[in-house]
Amino acid sequence: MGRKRTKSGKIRLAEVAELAGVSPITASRFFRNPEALSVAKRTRVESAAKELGYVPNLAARALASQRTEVIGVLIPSLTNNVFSDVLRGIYDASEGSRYSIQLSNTRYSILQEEKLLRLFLAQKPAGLIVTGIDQTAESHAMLEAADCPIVQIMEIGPNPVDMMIGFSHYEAARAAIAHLFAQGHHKIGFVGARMDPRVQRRLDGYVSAMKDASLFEQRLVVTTATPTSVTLGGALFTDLLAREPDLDAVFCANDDLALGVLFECRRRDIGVPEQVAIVGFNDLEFMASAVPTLTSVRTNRYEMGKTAATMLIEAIDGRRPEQPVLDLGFKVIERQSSSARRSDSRPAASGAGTANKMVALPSSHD
Amino acid sequence: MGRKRTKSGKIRLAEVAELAGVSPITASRFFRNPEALSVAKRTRVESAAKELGYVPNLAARALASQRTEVIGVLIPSLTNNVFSDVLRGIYDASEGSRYSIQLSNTRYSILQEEKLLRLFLAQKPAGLIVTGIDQTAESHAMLEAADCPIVQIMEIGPNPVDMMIGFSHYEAARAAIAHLFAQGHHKIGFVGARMDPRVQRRLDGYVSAMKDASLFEQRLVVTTATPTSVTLGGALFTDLLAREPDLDAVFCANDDLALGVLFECRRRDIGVPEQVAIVGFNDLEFMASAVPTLTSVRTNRYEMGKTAATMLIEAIDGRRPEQPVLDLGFKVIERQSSSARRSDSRPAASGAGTANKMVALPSSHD
DNA sequence: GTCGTTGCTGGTAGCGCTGTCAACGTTCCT
DNA sequence: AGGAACGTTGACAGCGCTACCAGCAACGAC
Repeated sequence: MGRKRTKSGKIRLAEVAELAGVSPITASRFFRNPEALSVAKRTRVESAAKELGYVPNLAARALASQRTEVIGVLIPSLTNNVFSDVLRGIYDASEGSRYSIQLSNTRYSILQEEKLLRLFLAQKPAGLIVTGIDQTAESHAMLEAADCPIVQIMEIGPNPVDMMIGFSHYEAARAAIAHLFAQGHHKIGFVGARMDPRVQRRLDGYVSAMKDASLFEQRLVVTTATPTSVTLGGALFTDLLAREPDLDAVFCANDDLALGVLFECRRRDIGVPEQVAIVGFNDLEFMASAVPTLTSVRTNRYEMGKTAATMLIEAIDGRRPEQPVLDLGFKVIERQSSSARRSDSRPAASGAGTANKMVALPSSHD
Repeated sequence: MGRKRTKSGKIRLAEVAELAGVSPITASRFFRNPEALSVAKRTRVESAAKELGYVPNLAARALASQRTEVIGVLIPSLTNNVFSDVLRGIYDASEGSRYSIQLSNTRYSILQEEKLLRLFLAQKPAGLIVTGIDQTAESHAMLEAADCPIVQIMEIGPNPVDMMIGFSHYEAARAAIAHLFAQGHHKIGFVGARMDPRVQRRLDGYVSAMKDASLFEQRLVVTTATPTSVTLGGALFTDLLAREPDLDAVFCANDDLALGVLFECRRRDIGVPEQVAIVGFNDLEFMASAVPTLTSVRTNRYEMGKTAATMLIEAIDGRRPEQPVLDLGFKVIERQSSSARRSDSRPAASGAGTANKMVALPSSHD
């Protein structure tokens, strides 16, 4: 008996092959490895496909070939603009390739990540991009066992599963603190939110730099598990100020917090950088246009995503990079918010040098 | 002859069925419509599947059933945080359902959108979410002909292809201007970037409100096709001020621009709201914590994404909403940046009422 | 002239699942 | 009691494509 189901007039590979006067398998080869065909058949298949408007059925291809053309991407957050930059890079790199992106959100949970990983792996992805290096042991084992290329992004560390691209958050934080030291700051607070592994490593960098200078004090550190926001930056800074009114400078684990700190300073009439210097992290666009402009640690997020996807696709196609671990580095962008202190003594709120300031204060003196 | 290919010990539906002592088709039904099975077989299949760790092969399912479980999403930008909120809603709603999200970026090009649409439709998606109502005629025809539910998001308008969820950008802009009128502002500028259809409709709303009050002047409008940014907000405001130094207030087509305008005012020592009021659009998180806090038009972006995906999934499963077009509305959130003018005359930089201000000014008098 | 070797092509047989339809047992109605 | 109606189950035949292997012609080496 013939076909039973309605076929909605869909063009199949068989139709293309028939029009081109070749066997279906030859037509199939045209789409996967054109060089294997003689020039004559190649052009015949090509024009037949175009004439019929043939579009391959990906499901059938995946079923027959036992592999998909999907790149799985696991990121912890869609809200955080840091990840939207990375994602943009990934999508840009995948465009034009035959691979499509399958995105999932771990919500900063490595258990959720493990679950999603299992799900992804079951569909035999062509490649995988995962965030960070803090997978569960189970996840790590699955990644090691996976028979597809894998890129870990956002940071670098020991024991890459396969490829790795990022930078050292620890060193970036140390560089930020070194910059503040160079500008004459000593009592430097740390403000951090969410405290995911990368923020934690920034904190570690801060702590080590402060300890190296024998300036570390636990009360200079204010953190919370709450997701980051500008408002939260103000709140954490308020906490920090209550613990340590003599604060010199604040290193913020990200730029949203830094902006919040800046606004809070403005609200309290605290001069930036005269009384408190501010340094952020990531160098989002607004940092350069704030008043005063805000110092930050620039990270190459778009490039990271783009390079990760490019490396991955190359590796899928059999061209593994000679350098499987890539350090994209960072750069401290020095701006007004952390420029050198005017004097070497502490210009407290009641200090000299800011006569206007004195006059402006009365609103809070009752 | 037997199977030739290596099977890598994969668990198939047949294995589950065998262990459960039922036919493969019964096992298949368990995963798609458990209610159709007797309780006894249901539990047998369920435990067999769990015991073997069965994971369905989506490619085979798609091939056999002639449809996929993919929801296609077309958005114009990944950078814009407005869309990341919408996306978060979409992903949240899809989580737990059996549908997965396939995202593509049109880069604000309706030609690119048409191309992607063709690509998506060829894979027979379970449903589609597209941005806006300004598709090409060709795209519109394809959407009309598509045999899957479709949701248009971000705005509402006439002739929905299928379902639609959003709000009126035109009315939202009118409401913002009405608010500024109520606060005593008259010379209200408009600052807009990118000028995609939605921003254009905000501009239309502004123009109509201004014309209604006989206050419209072409030179009050400054726009650019450049993508939006905080820095750009400052630059556009600078242009606006050059054209119209007597400016009362600025309505910004989005919050990034508004923040840029605020910083520019600070840079120029222009009092906000004493000299210039600022109103933004979208009510991003930072608006509430800026100094002064910034008035904005709140839009329900996360909810929009979540509701769109939920409606779509319901429709795919055959439960079409009674209301195919949903207006999520907006709300003008009044904050300090647009609070009522002190007097009815123009309090210029040299005006009264801000003694501190006078004193604080000398830093720029040399 | 025979035998590999290479380059291109085609036949066969599935990939793992589900649509269709038939068959069965049970219940409820007349 | 007979039969319709319903709920549940299974056999069969593909979905559209590709892996595998065989076949064939053309060519050079011995």
